[in-house]
Amino acid sequence: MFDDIFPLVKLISDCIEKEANQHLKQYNLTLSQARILIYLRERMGEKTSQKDIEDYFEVTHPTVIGILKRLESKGLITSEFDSKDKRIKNIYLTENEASIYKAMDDFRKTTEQKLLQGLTEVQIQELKSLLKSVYANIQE
Amino acid sequence: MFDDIFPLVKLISDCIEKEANQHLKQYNLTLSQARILIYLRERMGEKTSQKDIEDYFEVTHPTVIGILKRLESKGLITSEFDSKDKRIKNIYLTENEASIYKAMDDFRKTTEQKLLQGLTEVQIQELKSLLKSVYANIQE
DNA sequence: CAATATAATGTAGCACGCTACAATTATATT
DNA sequence: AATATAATTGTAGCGTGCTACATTATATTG
Repeated sequence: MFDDIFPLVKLISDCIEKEANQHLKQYNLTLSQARILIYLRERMGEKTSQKDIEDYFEVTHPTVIGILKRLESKGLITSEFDSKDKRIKNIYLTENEASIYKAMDDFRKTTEQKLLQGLTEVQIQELKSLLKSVYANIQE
Repeated sequence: MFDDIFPLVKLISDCIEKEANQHLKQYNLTLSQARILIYLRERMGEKTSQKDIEDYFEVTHPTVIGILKRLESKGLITSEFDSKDKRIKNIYLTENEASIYKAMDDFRKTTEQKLLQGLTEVQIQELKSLLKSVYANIQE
């Protein structure tokens, strides 16, 4: 299906996710959970609502609710409805041990390096640019 | 996570899958189901086992079992253990209305065109080649 | 030939993505 | 002010992917 692009892209996506999940198991996290934690940490100071997370990762709200529920049950985040607009639910990080983020960031860098092994800087930029074009095309 | 490559690749993969599933709903099929039907059709004449399907799509056996179970419950495939090696389960297409495959192929081509809109033939080949390199790198 | 290893399939249970429908609060419209 | 619309979150249910453990049939080895 989808000639060459889709199967390849899906293989790559699934494969990275699988490896990442195996690695993150030691932290009792999944890749989707870790990505949200990192996003929240990067936005420390700013308020972050569920809707912000949906928009950033471009996933539907039931997907986000599910992931946040698991993070909350592990005690890694808390949530509270906004005092000014009670529709909005803001999400807050609780634990903030830098060591975890450092370890995840190291893994991210290692994986990125592995993925791009053997490619020149020009090729890497070309790949990113072409992927962005493809993504823009999907969005209409 | 994963700098730029992974999030982009995941967005593209999920987005294509979502569009395809919306389109395939009229046939009461999902993309994963349709891909297996097309694979079986392309292999008509040859015997195809569950293991062949796992290897081709590079997914685990429980994943394949689940999809085949749904296809079988819709009456689109049948299965039978091999007479020579009773560990092996062979999968057979039942219905074979060419119109369905034609419609799916048309959709595939339309989508591929849309994805690659605005790219030159050289860029398309470059993209495929770079994706293959990335995929090879993951495989170690 | 018996014991052990390997190969293929099955089952249970979970995370993550989706759609479809519902509920609550805020904003617009009349 | 009353009503309609929009925005945000919630719930139910499903498909696809995974891991971990189990089962059965074939291959291998002592």
